[in-house]
Amino acid sequence: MNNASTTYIPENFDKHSFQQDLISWYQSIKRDLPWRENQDPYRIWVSEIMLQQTRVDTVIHYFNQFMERFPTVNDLANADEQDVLIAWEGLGYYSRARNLHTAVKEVVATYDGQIPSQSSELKKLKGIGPYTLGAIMSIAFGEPIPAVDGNVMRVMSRIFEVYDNIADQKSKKKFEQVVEAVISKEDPSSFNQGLMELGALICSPKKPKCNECPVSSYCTAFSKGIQEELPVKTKAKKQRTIAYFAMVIEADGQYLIQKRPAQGLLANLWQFPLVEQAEFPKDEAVHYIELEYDLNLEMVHEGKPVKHVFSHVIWEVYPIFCRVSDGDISTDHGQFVTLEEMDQYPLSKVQHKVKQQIDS
DNA sequence: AATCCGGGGTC
DNA sequence: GACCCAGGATT
Repeated sequence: MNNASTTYIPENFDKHSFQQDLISWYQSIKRDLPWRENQDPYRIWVSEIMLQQTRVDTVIHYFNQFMERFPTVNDLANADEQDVLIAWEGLGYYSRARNLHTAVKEVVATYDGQIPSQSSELKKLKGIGPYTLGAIMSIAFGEPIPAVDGNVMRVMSRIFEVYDNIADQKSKKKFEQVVEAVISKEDPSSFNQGLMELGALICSPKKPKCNECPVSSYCTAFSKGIQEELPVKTKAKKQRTIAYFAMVIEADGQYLIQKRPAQGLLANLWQFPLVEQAEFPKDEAVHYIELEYDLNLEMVHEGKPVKHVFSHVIWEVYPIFCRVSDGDISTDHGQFVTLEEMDQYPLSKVQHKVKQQIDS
């Protein structure tokens, strides 16, 4: 055998003791989280999607609200995407919501509303990748399938002194093989969640609390005092900056908003029209909108600049407040709605920052 | 293999 | 600022 398990795991590693120590620690400290009330695969699924790249404390409120709004697979499948996005508003990575919606409709259409308990079927669903597959299979269905996320890679890299770059896609497969070799067959749910809980609470990226760690006696990095050297991770590229004008166009208490394209950043969310500053200087932006949108405008005032940092790009948004000067609000580039009606449209965080300036 | 895709907490 | 978070899809 020449796989990851024989490469990384010491021959004298006591797998069963490790499992016991990890699981009993997890059982003793685990929090009462809403998605741990039962093993309903729908609730587990939704929680795991929300928890992608998102902290537990952030997710709790969204999860409870989402479950109240869409209690079952059928409720979600029958919902409008617009309403699903509103429930996701502010959580970020909105393709998660759109993919979940697509997948749930697929469950209704193909599996009679029953979430498949076979991993070969489950992994066909949109938005369910290797991690989420393992999480659902182990937590909801008790199957010993690895659920390797950032926490698990950090924990395992330290315990087994693995120097593979965790920013590298193929490293995840190695860690999945490692977990495969040591996962508990008796309680894979507690084992997987225990690894993640350990990464979140004890085995942190900086200054890990090794003195509180239930499995420090198994940890090669700890025994060598090199726990802060692991894992190896290359730095991400710096984001580029794009400057926009946000055109806040008012007509008799109504404001023009438009739906963003179905693909790309903030897909299908709504916005005050954006004009890239590189294309039109401030003086020309209003005139450009007048021509392009077939509206007659007068500029009222300028707002405060809004800076927003995304994963791969930075927006600097400069609000320009205008008024329709002749009362004619017919345009093909969006619709005029009141501030109250705007609650029925999903807006990104940036757009909310612009919106907040309207009353001030 | 590299890039795209949010927003917030922490140090 | 830099880092990272219960990652996945696309190219």
